[in-house]
Amino acid sequence: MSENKVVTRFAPSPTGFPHLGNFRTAIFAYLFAKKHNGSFVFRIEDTDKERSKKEFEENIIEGLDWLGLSYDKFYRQSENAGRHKFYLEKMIKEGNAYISKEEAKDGSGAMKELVRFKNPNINVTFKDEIKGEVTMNTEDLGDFIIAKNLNEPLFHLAVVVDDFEEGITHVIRGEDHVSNTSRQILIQRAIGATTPIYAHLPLVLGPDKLKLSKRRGALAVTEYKKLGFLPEAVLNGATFIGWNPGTEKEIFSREELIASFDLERVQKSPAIFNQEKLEWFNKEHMKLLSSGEINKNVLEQLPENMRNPKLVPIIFERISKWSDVKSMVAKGELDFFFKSPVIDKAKLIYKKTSSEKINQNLKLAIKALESISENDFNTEIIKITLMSIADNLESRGELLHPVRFALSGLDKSPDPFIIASIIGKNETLSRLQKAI
RNA sequence: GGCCCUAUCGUCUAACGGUUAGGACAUCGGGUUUUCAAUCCGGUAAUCAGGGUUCGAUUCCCUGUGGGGUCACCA
Repeated sequence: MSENKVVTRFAPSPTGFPHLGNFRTAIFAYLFAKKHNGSFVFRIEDTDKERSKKEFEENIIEGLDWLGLSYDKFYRQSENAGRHKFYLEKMIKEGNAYISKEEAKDGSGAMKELVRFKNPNINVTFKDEIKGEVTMNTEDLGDFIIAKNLNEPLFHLAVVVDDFEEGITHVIRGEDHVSNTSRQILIQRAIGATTPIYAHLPLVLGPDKLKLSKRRGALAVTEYKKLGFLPEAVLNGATFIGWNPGTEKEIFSREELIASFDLERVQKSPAIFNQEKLEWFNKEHMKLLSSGEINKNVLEQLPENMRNPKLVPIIFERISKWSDVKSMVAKGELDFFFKSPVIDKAKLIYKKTSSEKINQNLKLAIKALESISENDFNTEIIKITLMSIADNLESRGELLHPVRFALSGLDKSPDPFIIASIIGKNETLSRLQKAI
């Protein structure tokens, strides 16, 4: 039982802020491990001392935490220098690798010792869970370099040794690694390691159809956190890039994702990332939240003096992520709830209705509204009251439009009933009066 | 350019030889109490091309073309 246990890993190098494409790889590896009751290993590949930075490592961890991709084991590759050296020496001793004295590539002209792999120049075939059987000739690889010296292993060696020592059963990684696989299998054979099952995921492309990259505007995953996306929505949305459950259901919880995920339904060709669809996923997940959570989140985004719970439903149906609340505030779309708007007289007119008629309707509205008691001044009653007048008019807009505009001063706004109920009877009457 | 992978609406995709080629996002139109939003209903929109195999190809094979990846003392 335990010997069949699935072990997957996510092995990023801390040389940048990973984007959604990078994290989707982690998500698939995580989902697959959880689905099979296996374990998920998180390994920081920091053998490149120059480019590895602590801040990047922290960012990766933050992203993993945020998405809830809990790992069973964490370590840094640099901490395994001992085992890397062990296998390096073993390979040299057995003739599978050798130390080569060559001129340093940095242009200094100095001579330097490197460790090169003794390439047997053969065809390597491996079965990929997604791509099927892949065969590559290793001849043109030459005797590739596997370490700068005995204490500084390079990628191919370090990956093979660590995957082997950690008992990784499934290497789930980006398609950009397929061409590395033949080298790594060669090393595996040389050190006597088993070859894991490979699953090379098609890449996530940007709108420019090129591999997603920060340079071309891809957001770091932690930016989605800052923008107020829901982690479960991003998890859901990212999983649907290049994978589908084969049914028409699209909104999945983490548990449902784990239960449904499989490698067989992973797409073979690259997918272009669609931000709009991700926002849709987010909105759908937001709708699943309790009203308490919605209240809390919306209110949090509002400046303290604007934190009126009555505003929440109005705001909520207009946003697809929490930070949209701040945009609404910044654009002044909520200002009329707090201060009397400046009215553009001409815009009070509804279609071709005369200004006299508008004036008269406004007066009618005031009169009707005045009759509602302070206590009954709620959306429902205001609506019934106003509608009973509007229904007797040639068109309802003759009344509803000027009232709404008088209250908001905006071309686009929520309906007049709800605005009136929120700003209260006095303020409503005063704004209508002012408009007249 | 060599090598590897790949090809269904604008985008993400369903179909595992027989469907009016389905869904979602986006878009367009309409309803829903005036505008916006939300919601409901409806529309436009795809099998890269050419050869095979087959009674029948989106589906299998070949070629072409397109797209992606990769060719470091990075990972």
